[in-house]
Amino acid sequence: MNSEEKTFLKNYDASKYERPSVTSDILLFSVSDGVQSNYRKLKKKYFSILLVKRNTHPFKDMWCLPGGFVKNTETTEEAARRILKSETNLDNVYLEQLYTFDDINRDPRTRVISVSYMGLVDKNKLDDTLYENASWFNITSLEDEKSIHITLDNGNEQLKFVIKKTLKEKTTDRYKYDVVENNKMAFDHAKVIVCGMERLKNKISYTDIVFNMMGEYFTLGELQQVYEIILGKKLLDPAFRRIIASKVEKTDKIKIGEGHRPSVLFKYKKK
Amino acid sequence: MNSEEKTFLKNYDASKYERPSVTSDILLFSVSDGVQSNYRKLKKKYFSILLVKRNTHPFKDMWCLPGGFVKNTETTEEAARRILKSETNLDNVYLEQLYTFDDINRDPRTRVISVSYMGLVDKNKLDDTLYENASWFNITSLEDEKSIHITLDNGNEQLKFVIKKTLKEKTTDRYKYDVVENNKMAFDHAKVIVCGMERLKNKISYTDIVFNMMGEYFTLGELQQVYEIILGKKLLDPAFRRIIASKVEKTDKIKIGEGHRPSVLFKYKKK
DNA sequence: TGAATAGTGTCTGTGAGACAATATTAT
DNA sequence: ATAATATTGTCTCACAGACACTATTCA
Repeated sequence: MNSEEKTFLKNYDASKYERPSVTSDILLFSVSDGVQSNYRKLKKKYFSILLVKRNTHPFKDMWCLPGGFVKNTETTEEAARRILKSETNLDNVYLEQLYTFDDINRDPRTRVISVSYMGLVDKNKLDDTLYENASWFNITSLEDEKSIHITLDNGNEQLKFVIKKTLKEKTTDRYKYDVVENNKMAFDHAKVIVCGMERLKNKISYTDIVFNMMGEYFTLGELQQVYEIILGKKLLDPAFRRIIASKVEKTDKIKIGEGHRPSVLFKYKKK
Repeated sequence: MNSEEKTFLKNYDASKYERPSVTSDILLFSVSDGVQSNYRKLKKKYFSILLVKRNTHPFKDMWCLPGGFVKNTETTEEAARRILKSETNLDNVYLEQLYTFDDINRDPRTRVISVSYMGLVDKNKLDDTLYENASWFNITSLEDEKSIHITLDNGNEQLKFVIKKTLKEKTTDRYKYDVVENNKMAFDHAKVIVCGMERLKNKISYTDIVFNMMGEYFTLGELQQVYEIILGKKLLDPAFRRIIASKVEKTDKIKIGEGHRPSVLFKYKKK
């Protein structure tokens, strides 16, 4: 018996056939319109996510991300798309793998590893075919030194949680997230939400993924609003227009009737 | 029976108890010294990865990344560290989750989902306790329009593969990798290697992870060499020094005996 | 006319790319 | 002296931040 074989037996034999359950969870982002406080002003925009109310144990009556078990005949992304279709009737959504969450006790029933996906949609393209237990929540996020305070609101119910953020190693940009306060988010989904928000915040500036959240035609003001709610800060108009210029294409359409100067509608321009 | 429950039953019931196997695979990067072709010149550096020769089926006699099954009592990262320890005797390695690979037929035995980790080490800190079936391979990478040609060499054996790279969606930076040619890499590990190389290439410029591959003391020339082999291109000295300046700290040590002007040794400076 | 957004012009400072110049060592 | 790397200086260009200014609409 060689040393390799010895190590193999020593380390793997006892548990070789243990198999965790694997789920695919989807963090679906969109932008919602708020009310128009004044006929001259633009409608306020909100950053929002889709949650599902649990009606079975565990975490009964709490909210969670749409998700479900992965079949052996599908990839985790295929599972995500199947689940999304079944809960929101949405097809052809932009999806990217976010992170694999695997805390040993994240699900009280059994060992469950969750491969999470981040999705972006234009909520307005969605026909109103959400099932009754699914709902869009507007996000309010406040970040200080070490923690992130999130409030989610669907007009009916408010969910709040606080996540503590710690750098995993001094050399990297990876964070460890710990849930400090949480009333109504099931599983470790509060962490998934924060992780996805950070991913989106980063990627919005070096990819074109934001256009997956836009309709076909949009004004640069609307596009800027979306950047601003995702980044959580105001941007300067000329700088924004310079940066975005190469990614959009002017159309001959114009948005009028807004109580102020009309705005040219733009389209996404693939490079 | 409400629509939610109906959907639940329709979609999940049949396969609810299917459980895939889950493995954790580690892509361990380091830098190796080559020969000194001339007493004045610096030693050439190579970018290298650790592979293990398979001595059982499937893929017997091919090479793969160190990896193994995840136990239900450990996270995938804990599994990665346990496996690394058992195969290389390495502790306290920098590790970050890379991606979860889940093609349905990536393992001919059964459905296996692999959560891959990328690790960075200074090969010289490693005592020579690699098991006989593990070996460091130097990487040569050539990239053109649409494909990446990789050659791996451990001084004894050469592995070659070609990966075709296609953008997954027009709005993003995510690629789909297809193995076009491959003689000796087991499973889908050729894809994992390419995926990790791209991740490292990106992150080297906006994090400090490269210092996990360096010894405690190094010259700026050596550090620049490491950047150059990872990025696959020459950098200009003054620009490199400007960028790196805030991350390193001058020491009073000096490297002499090189056939040219001696060089100050630097240390990593945490911010 | 006034309040609001749309859209443009321009100044300034920062920082990367490029190249030049100087310093120091072993043979 | 020479070949090699080490280290610094500086010019220029691109571009982001900042602010000012003009344009246009509806009540």
